[in-house]
Amino acid sequence: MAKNLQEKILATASELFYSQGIRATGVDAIAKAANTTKMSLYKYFPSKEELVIAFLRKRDEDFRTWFVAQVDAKAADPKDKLLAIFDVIGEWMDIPEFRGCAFINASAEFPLEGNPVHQLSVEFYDKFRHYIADLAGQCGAKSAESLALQLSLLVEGAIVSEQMKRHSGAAEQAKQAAIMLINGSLT
Amino acid sequence: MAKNLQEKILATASELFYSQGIRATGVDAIAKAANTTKMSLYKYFPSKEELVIAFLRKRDEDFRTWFVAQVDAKAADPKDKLLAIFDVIGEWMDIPEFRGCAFINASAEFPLEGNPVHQLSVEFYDKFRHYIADLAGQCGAKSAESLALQLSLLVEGAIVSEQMKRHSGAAEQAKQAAIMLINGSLT
DNA sequence: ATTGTAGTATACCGCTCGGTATACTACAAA
DNA sequence: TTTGTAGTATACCGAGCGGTATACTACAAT
Repeated sequence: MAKNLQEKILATASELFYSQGIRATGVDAIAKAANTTKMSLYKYFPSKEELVIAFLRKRDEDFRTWFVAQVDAKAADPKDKLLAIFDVIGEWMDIPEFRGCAFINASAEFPLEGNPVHQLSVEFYDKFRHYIADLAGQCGAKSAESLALQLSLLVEGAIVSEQMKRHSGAAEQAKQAAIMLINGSLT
Repeated sequence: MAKNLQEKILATASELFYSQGIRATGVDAIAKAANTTKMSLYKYFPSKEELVIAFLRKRDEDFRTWFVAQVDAKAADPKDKLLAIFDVIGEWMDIPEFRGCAFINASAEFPLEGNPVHQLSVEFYDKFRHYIADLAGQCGAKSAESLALQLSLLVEGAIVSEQMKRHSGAAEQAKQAAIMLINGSLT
């Protein structure tokens, strides 16, 4: 069960961190939920903070990989991909485990700018915005950076809105707004 | 110092809750920062949760009052007010104490839908969206509800974005996007 | 002078937190 | 058969958590 245990601990911790919040999840609870002990946990992760960082790093990797794959599967043209982003977000929100964006939540729980957890959240959204800016550039938007930032605001707003109140149609409205902004930026 | 102490405790707690997070702020720290004792604190607030609720209730009151006053001071016409919203948000973000939206943060710290803290956050944004929808209706938007939701997504997105990375121009980009959406909805 | 009220001081409660020490079992490689 | 490795079990640490008990001071109203 060598490497397996480490991964299981991380997976269990990730689920608890995401669903209940990081501060609300104790180390004992993680060990118990993973059917192991604190001793084993601390063999792989020297501190809770390191475990949190590992959680966010993996989340960054996994989510972005999953996300672009989803977008690619829905559209080939860069402009269509920009719109597909909102469809993917909308589908993501519909799964019952959805509890908002792990990075937005983490940066709310650790608000100090210097905090490494906060920093990882910043990096995630930088990459995300860069991904959108790339697409915007490919379809010849007037100002790709501006459009990308505007679209990312819609995405983040939709996530936060949906987290507070489920099934409020945030993703759809975000997409409608995105259509206007994209068309306006391509004329 | 009768009623004064209660208010001072609430004010101190509010500042700590907002700047550090709710879970990260202990009752002892609040009492010490307010130059009083836990005994006095618990005379006015039967539990920490009640103190948190009092904090959010007052914040709801104060913020919305302050916000519409700011908007009213900047514009008279409903359409101009819709745009002024983003100027006010932008100025709010520039104050050094800005740490995002207390309600978004609270709902991230208490993600369970049934939680009273989470519920207060939902109510706040319902009122906020309703305020925008009113303005949108006054200036004859095609679909006031849709426009209001879209604009609120931009606002929330800008707040979250600015909270993660300061001075990224989120409010300005949100305003540019809002102009397009509003004009599109008024034609 | 008495009594009630507002607030303080301090010590304490049980519990949980993040983290560690020690001694154990199971097993595989040499 | 030894030795190293992976993991378990359990008890413990100091500190902080939310919350309470008791006894105190200051002061104003009657």
